[in-house]
Amino acid sequence: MALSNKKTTTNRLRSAAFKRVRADHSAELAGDYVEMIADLIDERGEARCTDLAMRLGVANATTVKTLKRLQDQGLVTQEPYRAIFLTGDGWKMAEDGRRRHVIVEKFLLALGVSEATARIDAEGIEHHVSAETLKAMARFLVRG
Amino acid sequence: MALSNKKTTTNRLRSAAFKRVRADHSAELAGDYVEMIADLIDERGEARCTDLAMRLGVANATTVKTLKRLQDQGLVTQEPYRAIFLTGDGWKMAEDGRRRHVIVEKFLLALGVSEATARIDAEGIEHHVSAETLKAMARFLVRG
DNA sequence: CCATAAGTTTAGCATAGGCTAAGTTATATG
DNA sequence: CATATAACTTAGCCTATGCTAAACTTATGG
Repeated sequence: MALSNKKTTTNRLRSAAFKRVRADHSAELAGDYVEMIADLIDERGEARCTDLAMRLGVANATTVKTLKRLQDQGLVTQEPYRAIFLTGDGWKMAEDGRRRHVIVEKFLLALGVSEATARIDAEGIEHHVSAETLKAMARFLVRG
Repeated sequence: MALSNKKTTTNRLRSAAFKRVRADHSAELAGDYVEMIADLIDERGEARCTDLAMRLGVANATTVKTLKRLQDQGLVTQEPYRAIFLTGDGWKMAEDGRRRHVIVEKFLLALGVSEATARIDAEGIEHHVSAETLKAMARFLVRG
């Protein structure tokens, strides 16, 4: 009984990490989209599906479907055949994503990683970095 | 024309990072499974679906379905109602995963992150760290 | 003002990775 | 050794995320 309880507890703790990873993954796409939409709006005043598709490297129809989900989640607004806009929540998420992205990428560069690798790895890593780790990275950047 | 070409090139480079992330994700689950199967075999001599399900925090039937895919990919072997074994490729992937995992987790600890956070974040990060970044992390561990 | 190009949407398909419920096999125990 | 429990499998469902092909809308340039 004692052993069984201990086992259960251990597995619960262990599985928590995987649950977090799965949760991160479903949030990840939304984050990438809003971040990119924010970039496009800043760069050229508006965001269109085609640009998103090109930058993400997916088919046009895929972005359309995803945008519908983001709309349901209250992150973007869109009229048929019109540009895409971010809601307040969308902007908040985009800003947050950019902040993390910048810190992670700079951190990798400071660690001695090449620019190309830092860019690619940051994209994958940024969504799995907790607030605590992000803070540690920022600290490292300041202290060197 | 010049502008259009430049734009296309920029987007191609940008989209490469996202393509990598998507590819990483599909490899990730396989990596987690074989790593965990290897752990179970080392710890208790055999790996069973139930243990995998508990540790991963998913339903039993989910692991069964995933194992079928892993079998198709030549990573594991399994007879009905029997324990799970790793193929040569499976062991190789598991060893590789453990190596990465250990480095990333130790690195986070060295960075000043708490044990609990290091464990959780390492699980998410390890699959998105390129060979170059991994090497940089290992260097950091040695040099301090 | 109309033809065409470019962009957007819809429809339909596939795969991965979750779930529950119900059925089957192995094993441990009285 | 019979049966209860635990482990495993099957079936069927769902959502997310990708794709192609075809239809539709908007914008533009003669």
